[in-house]
Amino acid sequence: MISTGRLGAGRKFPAEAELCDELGVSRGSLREAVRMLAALGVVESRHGSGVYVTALRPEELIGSLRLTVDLLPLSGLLEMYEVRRVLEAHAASQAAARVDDELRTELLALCAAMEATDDVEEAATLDALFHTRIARAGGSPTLVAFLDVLRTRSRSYQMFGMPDGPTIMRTSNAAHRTIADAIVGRDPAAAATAAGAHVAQTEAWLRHYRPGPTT
Amino acid sequence: MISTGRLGAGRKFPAEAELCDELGVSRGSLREAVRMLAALGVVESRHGSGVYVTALRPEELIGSLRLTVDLLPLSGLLEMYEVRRVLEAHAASQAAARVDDELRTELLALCAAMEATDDVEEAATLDALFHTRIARAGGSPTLVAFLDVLRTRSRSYQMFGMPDGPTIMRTSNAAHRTIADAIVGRDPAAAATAAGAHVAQTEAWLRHYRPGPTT
DNA sequence: GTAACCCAAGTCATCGGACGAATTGTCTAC
DNA sequence: GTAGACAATTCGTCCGATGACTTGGGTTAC
Repeated sequence: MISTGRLGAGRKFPAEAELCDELGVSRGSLREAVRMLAALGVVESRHGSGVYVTALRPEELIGSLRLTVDLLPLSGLLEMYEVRRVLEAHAASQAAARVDDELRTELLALCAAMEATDDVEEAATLDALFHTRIARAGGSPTLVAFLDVLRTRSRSYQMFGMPDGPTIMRTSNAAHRTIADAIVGRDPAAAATAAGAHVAQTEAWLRHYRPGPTT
Repeated sequence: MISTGRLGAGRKFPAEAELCDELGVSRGSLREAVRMLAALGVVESRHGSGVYVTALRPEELIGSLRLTVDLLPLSGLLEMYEVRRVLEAHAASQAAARVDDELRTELLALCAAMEATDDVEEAATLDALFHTRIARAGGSPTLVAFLDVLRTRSRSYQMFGMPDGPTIMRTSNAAHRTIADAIVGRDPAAAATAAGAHVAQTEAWLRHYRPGPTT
């Protein structure tokens, strides 16, 4: 339909009416096209102002996958766990290679907090913080955004709140401790292995406890 | 707006008019919403028939990233190379671990063909085939689709056709040979290292030869 | 002179109706 | 029973009109 005006991250689009006769289509059709681009995060339309090309930053464009991933059936989500496992392992490995004292402190604090709480909600939040912190330390913003999308969807299953929740939480916390120790000790290989195993464990839980074609 | 009718991969949507008064919006607005979902690959609208929910297979949903990635500025593409490097390395490693004689034959044949040709176009095609074959052997369809999106964009730069094209091709072919040998010899670690290095090399070329903010 | 306020033009958001195009299922003719 | 024509359904596009929001400029008060 229309290219990105050849890479303009600023204002960019003429008014709707103007584009209409330039392209020879009605306003309705033009708006549908614009909304498609907006859904992909390429374009942003501000009421009363105009249509703008976004900054086209990868980490924001990946955000458009969020809705898609949320709609995925469980089988589809599990298929993506291969990718998640690899990327989480990479992030942990890189985080370990680049670790500094600030990261050490934060990760150990998060571990301690997770081990201390019994609250399901809080535990899930801390878990997300822990993994996000590692991703930020070890990966590009793009990687962080991508993993965040996958993690958010997984989190919606509330595994800590299931019958075996306490057991899962204990096992999970042990894995977190292993990962944190590897990063703190600047051991990339161990961090990658531990993170990969942790994700695989999560995948196994999901596969086991939600066997049916649930949302 | 509307959820996926709670996971129906088949027909699913009532007619436009029906949905309109059910949701209390005009047909135009409803259509815009549908087109947004269509852009994300969640929904497919067939003229004269109706609107259907897609199979929601991850590898197809990732296809919606294709347009987005094609519109990314070079800087954004380079940011994604971290992800690509990790995933290509993983695919190569897994391919090596699962290698069989059929894969061995195909990869070696592709390598030989790449070394034999001088045609820029053909070389690029063979290059794509080579990497896709490895991805298919080592990764899930989701991974294959994702890597394909990134690779297609990179390929649009036609690096083999540049002044230093012949040199690049020679270096590239040597890397391919190293990767193929590692896979044929069932050496996952070597395959991962070689594939990662190859991607890093490609990234370096891109960074070097297209320094400006080109599309 | 400065600042705050008001106002009008520009722009997107939504609505309602109408017509054309493609598909699908039925019904008739043979 | 089969093949072809037909009608109903549904999406695709267009047009015109109204409301809501943003923006920038001009005016007014101090």
